[in-house]
Amino acid sequence: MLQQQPITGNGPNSGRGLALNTHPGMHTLNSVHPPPQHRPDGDAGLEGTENGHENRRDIGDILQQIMTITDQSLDEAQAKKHALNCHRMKPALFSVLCEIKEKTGLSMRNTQEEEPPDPQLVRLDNMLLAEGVAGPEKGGGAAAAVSAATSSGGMSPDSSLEHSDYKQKLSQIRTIYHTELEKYEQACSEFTTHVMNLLREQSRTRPVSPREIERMVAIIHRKFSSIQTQLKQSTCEAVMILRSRFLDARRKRRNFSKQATEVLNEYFYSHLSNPYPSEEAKEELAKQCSITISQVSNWFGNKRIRYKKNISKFQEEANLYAMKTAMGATQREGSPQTPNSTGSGSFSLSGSADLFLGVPPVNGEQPGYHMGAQDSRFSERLYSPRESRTNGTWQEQNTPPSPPGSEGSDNSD
DNA sequence: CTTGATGATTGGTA
DNA sequence: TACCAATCATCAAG
Repeated sequence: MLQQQPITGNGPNSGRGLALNTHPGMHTLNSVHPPPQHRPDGDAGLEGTENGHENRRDIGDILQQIMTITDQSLDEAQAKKHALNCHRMKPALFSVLCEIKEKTGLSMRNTQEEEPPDPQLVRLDNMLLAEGVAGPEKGGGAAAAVSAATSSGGMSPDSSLEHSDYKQKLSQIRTIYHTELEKYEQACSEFTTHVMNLLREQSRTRPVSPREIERMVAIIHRKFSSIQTQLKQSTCEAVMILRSRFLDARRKRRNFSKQATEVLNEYFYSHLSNPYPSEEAKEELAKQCSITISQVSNWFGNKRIRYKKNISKFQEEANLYAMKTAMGATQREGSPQTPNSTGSGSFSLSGSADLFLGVPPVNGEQPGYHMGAQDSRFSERLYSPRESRTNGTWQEQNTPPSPPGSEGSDNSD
């Protein structure tokens, strides 16, 4: 039998609603600023050039031009810039600068390359998938989660309301999760494109290697994925809270309907010598009572133990149901006989075998096969295969006292 | 509020 | 694994 799913984190009374609009980090999205950019103006990107060795006149000239570029007018500068770009030494110089850059500052960050995927993130992903939040299908996932949640104990019929409520809330969480995720992804790609464009543009005026761009993109992605982790975390939290509430609600006991109790009692008392419904019988009963099979099992478990504990207390009930069943039996048989017509104190339910207060057949005959007078809904095939085992224990300990008014039963207590 | 009824849960057993 | 026995938690009548 399945138990409740483990509820992690908040207890049922945590008092936290489904604060889905307040994911930590969601607001930070808009406040993510691009990392400090190199100034795009003329004198940017010249680091590492001051120590230019003047063993070559060309290089010296170029550097000189670069250094003085800001002193010039815009037109002049543009012209010079163009000239520089066209200079035959430009590509070589540029690549040298890139190399220097690569070997100095940036190489330090080089050490922290590709980390393995964050185990926490993996766990969150798995959980969201399992809960049907991150799954591909909108309805399917949620339904699966609900069925997983409900399979533990089954639900009373009136809990279908809670069920749909749960489904609705879960899909709400799902929707929010997906819109937020989309937002993040969009923002991430937008931001990445923006930065890449900037860097590409700057690469015309300063040494920006493709590797550097790559690294920058990786950094941005890391930042965004940490925000995403927060989103996933809070989504998980919301699902957990929802779940615990749902299960809590299920835990609240509701009495079965009168009709359901009647059906169960009918079966119980008409099989009193062996009140162990088979799987099939349980299924049938569950269907009739609109409860789950495990609820049927619970009911019979409780009933057996309580009956056994205090048989006399159930005497009246037993009589009642014996009468009822007998009535049904006689009517089905087409007999005009009424149950009372058998006379006071004499419920001679000849056709109803163990139906009557569990008095086992004295001749050791299998009581379960006296089906003639029983409700046709419980046909012979529904008898429990465990009969042989349970018969002994149940019969020996539970031969009930004779009903009031019933003469000389074979058991007295 | 008290109390008995009752559905569910849990730990143990065969 | 089904069942028992004890117990818990809630319902509902008084």
